[in-house]
Amino acid sequence: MVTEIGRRDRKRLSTHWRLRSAALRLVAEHGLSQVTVEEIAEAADVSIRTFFNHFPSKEDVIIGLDPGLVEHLAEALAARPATEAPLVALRAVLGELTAQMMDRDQEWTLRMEVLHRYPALIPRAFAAFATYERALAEVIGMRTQTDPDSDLYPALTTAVAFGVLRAVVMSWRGGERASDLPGLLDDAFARVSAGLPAPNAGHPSRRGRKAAAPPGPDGGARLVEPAGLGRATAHLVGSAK
Amino acid sequence: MVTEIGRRDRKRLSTHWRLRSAALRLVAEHGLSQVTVEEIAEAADVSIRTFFNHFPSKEDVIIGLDPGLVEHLAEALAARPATEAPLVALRAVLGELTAQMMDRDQEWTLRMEVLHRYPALIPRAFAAFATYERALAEVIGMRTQTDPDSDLYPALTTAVAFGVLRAVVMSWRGGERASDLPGLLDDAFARVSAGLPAPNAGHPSRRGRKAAAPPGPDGGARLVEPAGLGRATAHLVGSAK
DNA sequence: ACCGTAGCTGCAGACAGTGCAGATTTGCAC
DNA sequence: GTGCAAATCTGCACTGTCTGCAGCTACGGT
Repeated sequence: MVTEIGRRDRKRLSTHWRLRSAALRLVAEHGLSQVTVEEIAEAADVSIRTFFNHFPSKEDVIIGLDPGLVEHLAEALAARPATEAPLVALRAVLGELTAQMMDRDQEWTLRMEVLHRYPALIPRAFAAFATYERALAEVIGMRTQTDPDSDLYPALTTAVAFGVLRAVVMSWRGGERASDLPGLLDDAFARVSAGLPAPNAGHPSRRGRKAAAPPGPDGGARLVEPAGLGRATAHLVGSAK
Repeated sequence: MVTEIGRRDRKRLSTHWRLRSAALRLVAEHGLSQVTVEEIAEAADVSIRTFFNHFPSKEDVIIGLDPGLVEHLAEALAARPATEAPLVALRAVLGELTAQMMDRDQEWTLRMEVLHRYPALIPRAFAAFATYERALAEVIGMRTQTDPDSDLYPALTTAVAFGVLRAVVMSWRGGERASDLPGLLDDAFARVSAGLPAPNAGHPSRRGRKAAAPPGPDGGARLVEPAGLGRATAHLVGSAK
């Protein structure tokens, strides 16, 4: 299963990685607007022109994701069994995605640091997700034989799924503490499937990843009525794998 | 209730509107990259410098929303009765937002045309929503006495709500046919609260805005098992007003 | 009538991003 | 190993975005 690639591709990937690494390091240290493309290229030991041969814009080197990932996700979704409910399939694919993110832990940790330090970048990161979301909505449309242009269903479904993903990823700060991203995603999907029960103030959820329903009516002051999308139907969203 | 504003503010608003109008018209006709800021400024009869006094970037004149809207939405959400469930409050505020969009129908119709003709702009539009989403997540955090940094709940809730909003707005093409945006939003929220039932191929939903549950098991070929977030609990999301 | 302020303007300049052409390196066939 | 096609890297010229600054004008309040 070892993918054979030649010297040329290896060099290209090396350049790609050096640019990305240098950019993340420099921007984390000095801020996005303080770092020029020239400095990034210099740090990666390539020309400015080469930078733009690899990344269409300065921001893409920070938040842009891997080339070909869109196609990969679309194929992964299409490859899920046809009997699987759309949200289950989406959950599985996104779970795979987060697993890949964990594989490159340090890169993502640095990226999230930058993102949180310079919140102006966050919308751009969201925009990156939007590209994947649209591609997967297409696939959902095929799976359910629904025309994405005439029916809301595919867009609505992927919007919810990616809403969960975005919320989870943004809340996640890599590195040491509790950085089990796929686990967090599981938690979040479970909470949504349980109808988004309101949390108890001061008790950040420490329940297991199954997010079992609270044993009984808690005694805490309830400032709002319990918000919910509906009752738990765990099997519909539940552990896809 | 008529808001008194002086000549200065009127002129400023006039400039703002002329720039926006000119930009939308020119970009709709020639494409984003074919239109320069200089041409937009020229069409609005102001200097280039003035353009950038009103909009921080070229794209903002197309997809950027109104100044002060973030604060307005945050206040509107905070003003909802404290007993209201978060999703109900969010649904109400977003309904108000879509109603405002309908008030400026032609502007939004043109904007959506541009967006669909140049899909590269879509992520940018999503990015605009992200700003509002973050602001409202803060308010939800206050309402539920939840720290948005330590608990997923506010981000998760707003992510779902804005997911619905984005899906609806993107599916909406203004103009003549069936452009009741608040109604579509109602539909979408209802479908999510009903657990995202899979649509029947070839039968785009034509039900009323109440999105009542289908009378019985439909006979259509079911390629996937019904996907759901949970059972309908209409009162939790239902008509806030 | 006076003054402080806010918007409009031109100018200089840094920086992002593109098209083009030439040099170099790689993969592959002969 | 020789030759060739393709891909990458590179420098260069150029357009366009966006910012800081300083001067001007128009407005609003006193």
